[in-house]
Amino acid sequence: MKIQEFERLKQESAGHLLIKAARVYNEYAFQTVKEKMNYSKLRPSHLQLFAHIPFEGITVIELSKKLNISKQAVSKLIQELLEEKVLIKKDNPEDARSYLITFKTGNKSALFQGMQELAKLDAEIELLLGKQKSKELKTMLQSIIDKFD
Amino acid sequence: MKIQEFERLKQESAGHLLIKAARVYNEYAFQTVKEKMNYSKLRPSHLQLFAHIPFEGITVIELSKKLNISKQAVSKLIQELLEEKVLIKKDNPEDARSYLITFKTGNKSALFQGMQELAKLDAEIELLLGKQKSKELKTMLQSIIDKFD
DNA sequence: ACCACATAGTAAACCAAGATTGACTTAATA
DNA sequence: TATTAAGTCAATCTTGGTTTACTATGTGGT
Repeated sequence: MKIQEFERLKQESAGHLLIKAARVYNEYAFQTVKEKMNYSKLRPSHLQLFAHIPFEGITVIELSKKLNISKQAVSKLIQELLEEKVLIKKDNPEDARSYLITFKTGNKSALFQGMQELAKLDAEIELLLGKQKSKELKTMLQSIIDKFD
Repeated sequence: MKIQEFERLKQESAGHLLIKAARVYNEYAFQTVKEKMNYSKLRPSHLQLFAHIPFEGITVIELSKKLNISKQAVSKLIQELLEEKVLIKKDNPEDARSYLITFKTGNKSALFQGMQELAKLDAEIELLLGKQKSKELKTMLQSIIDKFD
């Protein structure tokens, strides 16, 4: 392989573009959500959590397994979001040691505002690429996930 | 918007898939490069640097501008890579205060091994998606970058 | 040619984020 | 009842930075 090929590769490789696109999108989405939630202390690790919280609720331990981080780390993040009233606690009827974490619902809840904004961003991508192409993009991304995960 | 729509969105949104695909690919690529370079202390921040070092060489300051981080942070990373002999110093004929950083060349150099592995991963993506589709993917990623950057 | 000032790089102290580890309390379970 | 599991607390660690202070070289004006 020649030196010039490396130079070209760095700029045009699918991998490089994938990482850059994700970074750029993520920064944009994070800022947008933070503003819409009106929660200036929101951190990327909080956002990471949201993606794994179902509306039925989930325990700290279950979350930590999904995220592949320690229960202690999850516990801390959860408490910050509980204090901000972004999440709420529900009793776990099946186990009094634990509790279920879920979203605060209602149209005016911070999280609802933020999620709606994420939906808008997705709509923007669809508009940008076209409906058909955007569907193809998702299919391709999914097969990349399947391959490298 | 209904609750179920959120659930669907979290799983199928282009944004979510984009971020996940990039994370999964990045983890895989980083591990692969680290092993091929046989440099167990390689960190993501080192890899980040590589993408901005041209074979002609570049100064610390120029690099820091490209990366948008302080020259001190760059200086530290560079020194680690110099110690590992992944990068080399060249005199800067135009300015004796500075020096040019460039890759150690040669087929057996650690970086060459690593870069070659990255090229293979790109070839794998092309094989996975097909030549035409993979080209379309790059085009779409580029337009996402242009939109959100 | 000299001096004042700007610039390249380094060194050290510090910082925030996001984790881990170990010790603990309380509840469940075999 | 002995042990395991859920959650919390506090201490610590790693990564990837920043800030401040310093040395050495370059440069423009007089």
